[in-house]
Amino acid sequence: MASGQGSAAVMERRLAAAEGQCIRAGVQLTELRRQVLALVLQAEQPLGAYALLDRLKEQRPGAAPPTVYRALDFLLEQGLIHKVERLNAFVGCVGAGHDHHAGHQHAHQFLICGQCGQTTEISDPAVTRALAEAAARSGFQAGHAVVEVEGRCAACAA
Amino acid sequence: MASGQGSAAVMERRLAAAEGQCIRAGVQLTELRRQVLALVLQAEQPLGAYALLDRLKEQRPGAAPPTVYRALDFLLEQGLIHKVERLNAFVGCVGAGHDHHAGHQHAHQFLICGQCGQTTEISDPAVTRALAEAAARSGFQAGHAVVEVEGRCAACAA
DNA sequence: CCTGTTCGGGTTATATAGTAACAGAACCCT
DNA sequence: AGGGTTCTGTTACTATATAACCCGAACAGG
Repeated sequence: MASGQGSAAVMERRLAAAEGQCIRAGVQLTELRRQVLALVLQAEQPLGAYALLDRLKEQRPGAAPPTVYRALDFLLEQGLIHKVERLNAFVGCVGAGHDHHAGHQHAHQFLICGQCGQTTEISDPAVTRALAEAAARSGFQAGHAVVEVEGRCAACAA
Repeated sequence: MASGQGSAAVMERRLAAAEGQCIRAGVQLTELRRQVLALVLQAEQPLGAYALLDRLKEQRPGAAPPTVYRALDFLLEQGLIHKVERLNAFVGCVGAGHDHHAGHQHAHQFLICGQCGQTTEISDPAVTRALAEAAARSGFQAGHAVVEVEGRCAACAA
């Protein structure tokens, strides 16, 4: 078993899916963007921009903060990754590559384990609906919602 | 009508409530902490730590980043203010001073207007419940939840 | 009284996160 | 060739947050 969110083969599949999604959207998954996406995907936990930068430098010695931030901005726009606001860190979007939410941010929630750092993405319709209703009740036109629960994951609780 | 979340009289009442809450909790609302709390409460919008620091310096010329961060940490612990993660900024807790959630963080959600910056705190039981259930379904022991919806407030939508 | 301990705060320096602004390369289009 | 657009390199900078150390006030125990 390889590291992180999946084996090398799984990661290749996710990269290929991202590739396809970008082609359909008419945007370019360049070498740099692909490298950064790969770094995010192979991490076990959310990685900060500077952690990514350090790793990126191994492949691309001249890399600087704008290098990685520009790639991250692109990947966020395409919905290929998410930002965990609470951690100032980035994770791969679990559903990326599926057409039903390709190319744009979908409603999602994070469960962040304070002990091991594992961050799980879920997409719970009841939460999404409750939030939309609560916003509407305040006359608020809801856009993107950041929902991040801190606590203890099943493994650490045991 | 004075500025911000309420008139000077309203603010005095909120400061007095905070004072009482701290006494009951056996902690000290010192002059510094009271000054920082007052600055947060009198702002119309969430204020960043360095914006607060600038204002604090008018009363306390020697103030430095740790000065304001330490006060903010205290106020957060006491549940007197909240941090808006999305904005790296702080707002007064609307319910502070009421015993039912004094001295600890309570479940709440923010509605952040992308146009005018108005940030409204709500505490919707349906959202809280849906989130707790979704977490439990993943075997996750939920702690504090960050819930921040970006969109357009009623005033700006009109 | 003095002595250790705790707490709040001052001070300096540094770490971490994110952006502005401009230059050059590669590509496409006519 | 000329002129746009997109992507990346590069330098410098701004913004956000914390570490580490010191000092004085308040207080408890002997």
